[in-house]
Amino acid sequence: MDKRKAAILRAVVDDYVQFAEPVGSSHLARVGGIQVSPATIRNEMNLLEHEGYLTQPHTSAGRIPTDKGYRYYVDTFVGDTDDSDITQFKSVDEFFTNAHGALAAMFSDTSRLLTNLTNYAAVVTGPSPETILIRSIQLVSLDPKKVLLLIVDSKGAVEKKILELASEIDESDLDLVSNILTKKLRGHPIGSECVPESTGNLPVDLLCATALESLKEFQGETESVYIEGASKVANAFDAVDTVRRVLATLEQHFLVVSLIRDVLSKGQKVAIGAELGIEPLAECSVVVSPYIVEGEQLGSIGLVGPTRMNYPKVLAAVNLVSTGLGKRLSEG
Amino acid sequence: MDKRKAAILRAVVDDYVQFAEPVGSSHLARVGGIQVSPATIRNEMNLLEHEGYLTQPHTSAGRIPTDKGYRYYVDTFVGDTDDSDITQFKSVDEFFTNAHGALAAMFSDTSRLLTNLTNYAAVVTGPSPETILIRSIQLVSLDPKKVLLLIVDSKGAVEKKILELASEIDESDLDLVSNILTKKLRGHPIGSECVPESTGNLPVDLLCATALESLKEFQGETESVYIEGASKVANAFDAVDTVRRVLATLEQHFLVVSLIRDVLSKGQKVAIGAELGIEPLAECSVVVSPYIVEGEQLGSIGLVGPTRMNYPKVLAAVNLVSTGLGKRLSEG
DNA sequence: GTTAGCACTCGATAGAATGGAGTGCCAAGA
DNA sequence: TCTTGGCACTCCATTCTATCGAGTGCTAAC
Repeated sequence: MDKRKAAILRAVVDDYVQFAEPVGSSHLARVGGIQVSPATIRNEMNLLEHEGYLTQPHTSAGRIPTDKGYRYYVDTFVGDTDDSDITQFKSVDEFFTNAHGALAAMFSDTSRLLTNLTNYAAVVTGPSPETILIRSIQLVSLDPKKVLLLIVDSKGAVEKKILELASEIDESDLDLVSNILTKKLRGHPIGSECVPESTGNLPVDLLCATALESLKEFQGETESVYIEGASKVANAFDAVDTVRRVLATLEQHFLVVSLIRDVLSKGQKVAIGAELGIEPLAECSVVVSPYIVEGEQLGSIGLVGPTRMNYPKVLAAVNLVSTGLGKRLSEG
Repeated sequence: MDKRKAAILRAVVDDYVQFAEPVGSSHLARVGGIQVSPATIRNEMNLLEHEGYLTQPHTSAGRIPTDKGYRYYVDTFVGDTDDSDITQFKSVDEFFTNAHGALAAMFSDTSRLLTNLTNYAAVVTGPSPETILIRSIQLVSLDPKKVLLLIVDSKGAVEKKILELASEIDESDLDLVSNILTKKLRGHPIGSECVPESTGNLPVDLLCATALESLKEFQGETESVYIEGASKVANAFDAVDTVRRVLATLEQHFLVVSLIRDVLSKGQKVAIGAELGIEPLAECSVVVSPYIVEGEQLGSIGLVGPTRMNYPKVLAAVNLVSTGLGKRLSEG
């Protein structure tokens, strides 16, 4: 395998990965960064084909890589990962420094349960931030510059997050701040605004501010929606573009949430086709139900499937799961 | 809307929901439970169409329900949910009486992170049961016949489950049993077999047995796999049957797990197409990486996409996430 | 070793022919 | 008046054919 052949193989893989179309010799000469004529490329491609790296879907088509071709590509060219690839993943770090909520697990499991029962896509929306009240706030030292922020809420659930500090902080100050914050925020909803107050003690004020800042971020997290089983729509529709259209819409979580809210606010349990008012979901229906915790409607669950869905079965499942979830959360 | 027309509408909806084919008059006369001739059904269908409940995809096809037709069906016939529908959902109860693991949330969130980074399907396999050791077992009374079983494991994670008892149990016996079980099981893996021993005290022995029985069930739960973003394959392939084939395979979790294990055991990070050895995934590739917790390989993460995937990007993402997960879990 | 030229291949696309499921309507029967 | 068998009609789905063109392999010239 000489250098030019390798370059051609690489260009074919790159191009095919991007466009999913067989790659022709003249196309490659134009855009592939290979500085020889199409005829030369054809000769090389021919060799590459005989060596098993490329193949043709049919005689008069361009080439696509074989498994062997991909294998060579991976073994030879991957590892050159330039940093630009890495930096676009900066969110990863952030993700792993934040622990995730306890309620979240319940909701996503519930969503999964519902999708398994019905074979349609299931949605569970968490409580809106206003309905969850803070009971107490604790700061726990992990190491001198790392503090674990714990929020115990009125449902007894615990949300936690790791704070990175700019400077070291004294153990005793942690308790102080915990007390200040708890006093200040007890009984307030988790996402509420709060202005830090000066105590005249700089490190304490600083920590207070950091903690309050980070508390704000929970607002976004608690206004939550869990969609599972989206892939089930692939079974519900024959046309692949319908499948894609519906999947794309389901990914817009805010749309799904407001859809469910709309249906519920009309006092309905079922919305059908055009009733949804969302063009891409014209061939879908939605079945919803709120779940009630301690007499209060905390959130809702819903189900998205094709208009030709099995309504009796789905309604039964949605009702069952919403009562189940309500009861479970009431127990605390 | 007279009774017969309603019956016909209902039959059309039922049939169309099941078979997704326009429903013809003679078909309905044969199997729809309507005891009149096709001609009569045709007349009725014609009326239903003019009233907006049915429509024809084209002149010489059968009828399918309109949104209005589904609406009438739901408003009129649903609620007759017979019990047989409900009883098939008995798993729901079971689901809500069992709290779910703390690690589980981490794994499924991680899986979701990875699928969002790459736009392919992501897999995270949890630690095998043997590597998680029991540290202590606590029983807490919820009400006289309900006991909460808590297992604290060597990673500090807490698994819990609610036990329903046949008869009431004394508070003091709970502590006794907690101690017996902790002594017996401390240092053992969570899924290990254990024979109850007689203490001569009947209620205690009974509780012991119940608890041990329920401990066994954690084995299945901890041998866990979290697959997110399966729906992304709809974007990766044009052919709808390829999409369905791949989705169906991804649903067989044990297959996916053993696939990932195979690749790792060969010391590879990438498996391509036929290398996977799974016919329905012949057009897929897999990128895997173990994650290391305290020097020990606890589990693995993987990514399933089309062979024509963006390998450099995916490899970077998988590496990043696996180190992130390992670090995060090491912190405990 | 590289390149232009050229005949050739074969899938993709469009258009025409065929078959059949299902309809609407009518007239006869209950 | 309601129901039913008969029948002409419609129009999609399927099959077949013809055409087009992207891309190839080969050859001969550079």
